[in-house]
Formats: sequence, C-alpha cells, structure tokens
Amino acid sequence: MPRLDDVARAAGVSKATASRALSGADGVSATTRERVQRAAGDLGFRASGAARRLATGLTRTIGVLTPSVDRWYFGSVLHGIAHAADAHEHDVLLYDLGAFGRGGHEKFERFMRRGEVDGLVTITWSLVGGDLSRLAELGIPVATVGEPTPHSRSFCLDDEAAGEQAAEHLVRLGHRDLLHIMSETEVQPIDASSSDRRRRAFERVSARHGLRTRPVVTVPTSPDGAHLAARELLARADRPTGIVAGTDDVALAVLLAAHQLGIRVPDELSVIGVDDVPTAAPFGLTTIRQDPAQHGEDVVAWIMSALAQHPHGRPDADPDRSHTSYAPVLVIRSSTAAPPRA
Amino acid sequence: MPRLDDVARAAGVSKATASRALSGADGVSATTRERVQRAAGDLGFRASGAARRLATGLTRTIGVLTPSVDRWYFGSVLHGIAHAADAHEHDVLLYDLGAFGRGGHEKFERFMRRGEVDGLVTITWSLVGGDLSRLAELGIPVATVGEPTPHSRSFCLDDEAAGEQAAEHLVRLGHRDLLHIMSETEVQPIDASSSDRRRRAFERVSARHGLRTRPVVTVPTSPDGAHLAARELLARADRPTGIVAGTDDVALAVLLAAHQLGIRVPDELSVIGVDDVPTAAPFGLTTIRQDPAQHGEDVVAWIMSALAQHPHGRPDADPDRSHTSYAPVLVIRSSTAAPPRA
DNA sequence: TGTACGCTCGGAACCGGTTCCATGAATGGA
DNA sequence: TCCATTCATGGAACCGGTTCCGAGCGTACA
Repeated sequence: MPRLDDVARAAGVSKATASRALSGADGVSATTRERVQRAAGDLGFRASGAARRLATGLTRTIGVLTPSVDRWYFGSVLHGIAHAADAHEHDVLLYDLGAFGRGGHEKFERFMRRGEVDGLVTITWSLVGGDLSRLAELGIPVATVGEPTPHSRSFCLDDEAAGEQAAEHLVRLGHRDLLHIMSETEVQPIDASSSDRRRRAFERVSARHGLRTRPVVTVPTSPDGAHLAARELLARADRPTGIVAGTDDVALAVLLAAHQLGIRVPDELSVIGVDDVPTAAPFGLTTIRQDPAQHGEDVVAWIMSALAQHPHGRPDADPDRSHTSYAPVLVIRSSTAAPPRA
Repeated sequence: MPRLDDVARAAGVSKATASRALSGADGVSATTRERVQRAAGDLGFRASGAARRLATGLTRTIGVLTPSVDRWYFGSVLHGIAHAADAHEHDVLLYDLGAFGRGGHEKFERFMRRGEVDGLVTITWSLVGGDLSRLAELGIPVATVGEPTPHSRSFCLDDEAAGEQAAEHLVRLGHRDLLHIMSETEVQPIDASSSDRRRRAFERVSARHGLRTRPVVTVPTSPDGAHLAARELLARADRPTGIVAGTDDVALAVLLAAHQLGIRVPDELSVIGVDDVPTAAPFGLTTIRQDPAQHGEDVVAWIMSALAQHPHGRPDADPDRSHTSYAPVLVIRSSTAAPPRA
C-alpha cells in the first residue's frame, strides 16, 4: 500500500508538496501538481483517512441517531441524509438505537463514548431531553428531525397544522362526530411528541366547532395490533362518521377494518391520515403529505453550512437552535366524503 | 480535551503503561491499572479513535452497501446488521447507493476511494459482478445478503424453495391455473436475481404438474404502479384461479385490486406472497416467511469471526465464499383456498 | 551467593498524513 | 543595480495513540 512518501519520491518532491498537490491546496505550480497527481495515479495511492483525521481533526462523517430504520418515516429521512451527505463527500455513521429502554440507551452511551463525527442528526423519539442537552455540549453541529426541540436546530412537519388540516377537512365536508386514533409511542414520552401535537390540534378543532367529544384512542404500533384495535372500535354501535388518524399506518389499518366489517368508505365512514406513505395512493387514502427525505436533505445542508463556518465545532456562544417547520399538504383521495345523512 | 499523556502524568506512569492499562492489555499490575482508570475517569478522557486507527490499522467499523434503506427488506437487514455490530462494539458506515445507473455507481466509486472499514456487507442488487469482484480484492472480509454469489460469502433465503413452496401450496389446494406476478427489478439485472429464481421455481412446479401455462407478468415496483397493473390483469375475462406473487408487496397490490373489483379472496381467487411483511398479517395474506434482520445479524457474526482470525484482512489464499441459505416457512392465512368449482 | 527467569514498566519509534515556518529563486519597482 | 515581495518548495514538528524492546527488580532454585 503506497504512502504519501512514496508518491512524493516518485514525483521528485517533498511530502509537503505532495500533500498540497493532492489536496488541492494552492501554493503549488501547475506542472508540479500534475506530476504528483500522475505519480499518485500510477502507484494507486489512496490517502489514509485515519492519518488525515488525526492531522486535521476532521472525520468527514456525520452521525445519525435513529430509533429504527425499518419504518417508512425513519428510512426516508435516512435516505435523504445519505443522499445529501454523499453529495458533500461525507460518510454516514449509523446508530440504530432501537426503542428507548430496550437497550437504546446503552447504544446512546456507546455513541457518546466512541462516536466520532463532524456533525450529528438525531431522528426524534430516540432520546430524552437530558440526552439531547448532552449532545448539545459535544461541540459539533447537532440537529434534530421530527421534533421541534430547544436543545438543537430542528426540522419537522408542522404537526399542529397537519392535525388541524386533517380535522378541518372533515369538518368542511360536514362531519360533526369525529374520532382521533393515534399510534402509541413506544418510547419514553417526550413532553410533546409529534403525535401529541397532532392530537392537540385535533382537539382544538373539535372544540372550536363544538363537535361531539370522544376520548382519543391509542392503538398499538404494529400493523396487526392497530388493525385488531381498529376492528373492535368500528364494530361498536355508535361509531363516528369520520376518523382522523395520527398516521397513515393507523389510517390504513382502519380502512382495512372497515372493509372487513362491510362498512363502506367513504359513504358510511371517512378516514384521513398523515404522512402519505407509498401505499396510501393505491388505497385511495386522503392524507396530509410530508416529505421526510427532503427533511433529511435539508438537515444535512444545514450541518454543512455550520461546518463551513466552524470546521472544528465549538460554534461559539450562540449556536443556531432555530426550528424549521414544513407546511403540510392536504392530498384528497377517495377515503373522505360528506357524512351519511342520518 | 485530555490526551493519553495527561492521564499518564496524572496517574504517575508512562504513556505506554497508561495505554496498556486502559486497553485491557496484560502486563500491568492491578493497582496501577486501577490508578490509571481512575485518572482517566477523573479527567473525562476519551481515546482518539483517529489515533487508534492510525496506530492499529483497525477502524472498528463495518460498511454496508445497500440499494435503498426505505424499503422493508433492506431496512430489516440493516437493522439486524446495526444491532449485531453494536453488540461487537463496531460502528456501521452506511452507503445508500440508490438504484444502479441513477448515481449508484458513482457512490460505489466513492466508497472504493474513501471507504475505510474492517469488513463489508453488500445488500444485493446494488452491484454488478465486476464491482463485486473488485470488492473481493479489497483484502477485507466481504459478504453479501440477498443473493448467492461466487464473489463473496453470502446469505439469503432459499429463493428456489420459496418459489416452489408457494406454487406447491396452491397446487395442493387444487389449483391448475396459476399466474406468477413479479416486481420489476429496477437495477442492472444480475444473472439470476432473487425474483428470477423464484420465477424459475414457479415455472418448474408449473411444468411438473402440467398446469396451464401463462406468461409471467412483471409489474412496477411502486405500490401504486403494482396496484394499477394488478387491477388491469384481474379485470380480464380469463383470469387464473390463483396468483403466486414474487413478493408480499405485489401480493398486497393484487389483494387490493381484487377487492376493488369485487373478486372474493380466497373464494374466487387465491393469492400467495413471499416475505411476510408486517402488513401481511392484518390482510390475512398467506405467504412464505423470511427474516431479513436475522440474515443481517448472521452476516455480522461471520464478519466478526473472519476478523478474529485475520484482524488486518488479507484472509490468505482461500477465502470463505460459501453460501448460507435459509429455509422458507409457509405461513397459511386466509388468502388461499381451493379454487372455485368451475 | 550467583544465575536465571518472570513481571512491571519506561523510552522511543512507529502509524501517515497536514501544516507552520524558513529558504531560495524569480519578479517588480525605485 | 539593488531591495522588497511574491511564489514554489522543503524540513520538521505536529496529531494521539500502540507496541517493540530493553531495563530494573524480585523471587526461586541450584
């Protein structure tokens, strides 16, 4: 494995010059640079990342802390992150923390102990507030996707607006009897998680229009659990005319349950979700769209700009902890309509 | 940021001894070791990974090359990999290559140029044969999940058996007129991709039992595209009595299309898939189960054992390129039954 | 009492880049 | 013609661990 030394010797220059020539620094004549580059090419030289890290203190890597990777939202954010990081010639170091409490916290501690990255993005629900503030003291740019948090820069859907739009859509169609169903958060609850904000928005709309009040229902996160719970709910005599689901996964479970019980959608029951997962379209699910991959790209763009200002972290006294919220987009399909005339 | 030097001075020993004490090497008395550890703790010492990498040549990182991360199969494998890697105190470096041809190959080249890992797992369909053989020459343990390949150690479902079991299940129920629907592979086709092996197995079963022959149908990968294609297929007059789908995603699209067309499942149409995705259960989809997360854990276990033998790669003359195939498991639910009496 | 051996520990040479600073040559202006 | 800059380049000191090798000491055995 050839070293910089070998390249320098082959090109007849010093290590210092070879380094400058290959890294693109200026202060090297064009002819020398070309000679060094050719020598490097001939020898098949690949600079040692470890040595560069040690010398520069930069890893050219950004870390991602996520509670899971095999669900749509997280996978999409991660996809956006990976794509944008690649565009900036940065690598992605993945910490799949899993559910908090089930080993997730030990994995977090391992990150604090060993993780070496230039910037960090945490996908929400993986951490509690105390952990987030420890991250903030790491001296590197930290951003969160999926949750507005005071501890770091953050990016996420405007959940309040999403919940509001979903409920308002059904109210506009004439519904006066709605039920909100949300997925249970399997992790340590944070003050106001995404689903809680959607719920609160629903309740505000409900109060504003004087709708019939029904207690919010929580169903399991697994598709199977959600489906069974939805079935039981819809089987009751006084079911509502419309259902506002916290996520598309829940909405789809409701759709399936309705079908199995012979309840016609949207004639007898309207259903609306949030997310616009890929399967929402074929099912004709009306929903509130968000684009997590875009959030992932944006969070990396921010990290890169922060890095450009303070390459070695320690972003002086007043770090940017602003919040970017994305406007939800109502996508009307065929799962919502005016309520049946009683 | 305290260095090893500081710890050594605080503990009144040399750097060499401090290093040995903290890394757990022997040749250090118990009392000295404890003194050093306390000093390190007091100072909040965290060893520089970059320095360790440079000195040892080991990154304690394994790389993952995957065509995507936001689909069930890939996400699940990645989850298994991350979990197992964590258990071995290794990090995961993620390269989300995307579809081959759409920038995927440039990302691969970037990995070849910059990627520094102790071991590598490629999730299939991200690469063509030539790339795989280049990886094999990297001098580190390389394994593939999802595809048996001669270029590396590999792990995947026995696709032949899966295709066979699926078809045989329907034949046993009495079907004589089956159609195979598979998802189009959006990437550079490899000689025998997973879906091709399932298809061939289907065709063998079909020939063996002298079933009515129908040309295999390919549908788009997107849920929406698959659904539309399935709808068109089922709307034809002479539809088959049973459908063997290459994956659950396709099977679910068929199920939905059948429902919308008023075709009763399983009375009028049987449908079977492969995968057992989480949504298969609520839909009552009969399927062939596989457990990609387990494959991910196993591939890491293999890499770790290879690393234990040759910590610095270069696994001499005859690297292990054997193939592990997992037995498929038939999960019978309510989407399959005897064909309707004509 | 002398020698051999084992154990703990320190000195110093790595690993392979980056970068500060000094040097020498070439250029431009007075 | 001379001095002041600018520019390309080389020498050497880093970055922060790991590890080889040898020194010193204590014990055991002849």
